[in-house]
Amino acid sequence: MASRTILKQSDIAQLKSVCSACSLLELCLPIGLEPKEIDKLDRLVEHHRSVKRGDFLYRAGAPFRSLFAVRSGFLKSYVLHDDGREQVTGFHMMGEFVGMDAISTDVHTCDAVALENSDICEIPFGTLEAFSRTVPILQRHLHKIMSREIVRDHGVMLLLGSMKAEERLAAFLLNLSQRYAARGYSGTSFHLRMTREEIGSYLGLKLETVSRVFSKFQEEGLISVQNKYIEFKDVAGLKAVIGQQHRCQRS
Amino acid sequence: MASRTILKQSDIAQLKSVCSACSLLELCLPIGLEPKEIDKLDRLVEHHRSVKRGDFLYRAGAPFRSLFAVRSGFLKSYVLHDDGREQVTGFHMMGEFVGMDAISTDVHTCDAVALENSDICEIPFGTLEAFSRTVPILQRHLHKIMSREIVRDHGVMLLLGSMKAEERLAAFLLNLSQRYAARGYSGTSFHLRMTREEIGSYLGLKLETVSRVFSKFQEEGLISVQNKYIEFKDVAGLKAVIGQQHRCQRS
DNA sequence: GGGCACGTTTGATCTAGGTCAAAGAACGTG
DNA sequence: CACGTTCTTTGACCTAGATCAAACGTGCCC
Repeated sequence: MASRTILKQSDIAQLKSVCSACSLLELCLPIGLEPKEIDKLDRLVEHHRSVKRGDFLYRAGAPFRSLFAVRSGFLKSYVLHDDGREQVTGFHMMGEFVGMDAISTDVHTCDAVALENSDICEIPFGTLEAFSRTVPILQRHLHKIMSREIVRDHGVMLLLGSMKAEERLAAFLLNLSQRYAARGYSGTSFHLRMTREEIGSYLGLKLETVSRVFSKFQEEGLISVQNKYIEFKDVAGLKAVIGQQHRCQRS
Repeated sequence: MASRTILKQSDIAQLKSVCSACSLLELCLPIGLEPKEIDKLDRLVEHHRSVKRGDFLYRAGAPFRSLFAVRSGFLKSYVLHDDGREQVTGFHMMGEFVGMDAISTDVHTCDAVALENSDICEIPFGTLEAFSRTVPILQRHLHKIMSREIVRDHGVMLLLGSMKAEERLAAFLLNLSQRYAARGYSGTSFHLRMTREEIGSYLGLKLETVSRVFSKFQEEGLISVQNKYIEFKDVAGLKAVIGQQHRCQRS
């Protein structure tokens, strides 16, 4: 099904300009590879999928073939319980990987849906594994990426398990801010791609609560929100929200 | 592509005696490897650590060298926030791996402490990676183990983000039960190794709430608990607890 | 084996956040 | 551009679970 042709150098140059931004190198592998290796690596990317807002990248239950790297756009993924409850497990932006949950059973365990039109690189996992066998640095990088997902999830568990509503939202906003900043976008003002309800699902809160906390932060001069557009007015203040809620450890 | 030879029962018996206690084979790699490969694999295990109740297997901030496989015993791991809040991120029993969070940054991000005297296999990660480069099936298995951790964490996020106290505890107990059963122990009666407070931390509840829900389940004839010893009286009933709390999706 | 620290249970309150409701605001679509 | 739909805000109220408090068990250590 994959039409994987071996490319010549000239092709590669062209390819890079075509799917430039979609190179794994740029995306998530800023590591010292030899040109030859990068060449091979580039060929890992099988498809360049374009996913429209609202479309699924994959659905729970679908067979696993590939990992996906977000080239541009914004996605969410969520698991749903039998009774229809939906728990957003992550929001994914440029340079991030999705689909790693599916390696475990060769079946996707969550739905991934685009919150805005997105470009996605599909990376057949078998190929990635094979290649990472010959390029140790890639292997290590793959492991780091999976490990990072585990660390991230632990952070969310901390958030869900022991933070108050205001702390959760502050932590969430700061995390988004930091991720945008790391990608060269403004970390102090951007458009939220998700609804209040989706934020709530991610944070274990109801949408009304999310809305109220937004309003409170705005009153306090920490941020300014109008609809999906948010501006950070007092990052230090936001950071201070986290942790100041639990005053009472036994003395 | 993996050279998967199916082992004969006799081989397996022999292998088990050779690399008895701490063999990765027994622990977590019940997969078709050639004897030669298993031999090499066994040498992966560097130390055989014995950790006493209350001892740390590792602490947050410690440099990462190895993954750990639990040979026997019971551990918890937890992250702690600046202000001292502790969030238990997992309980680990025989055959499970810990330490994968540290791959990401080469530093452990959580504390792992033994809840009872435990035997642990230390597996130097560099060696494991090197070996998995030459044994595709091991490589795949490692990836599956990491992916399984991600899936598990997503499950906890669902639990923390959208379940009520009773559902959380029921889900927790059923999970423990299933894990004991999968290891050949009774899934219907066992000793809880952790305190109510640790259960609470894991489930995002206070210890009093955990205790109250235990009592409620006992009154309802679902379980019988005395102290740390628990017996399951009505597994179907316990399962039914999960999901029956959210009756009201918009009709 | 006695004492003490720790873990557990249960009760009485309190409150953060959920629920219900309603009105506006933005947005995408024909 | 008008309309319906979806998203957001805000208010009033309520409840699940937190908090505070006290008593009791248990098991560990000297």
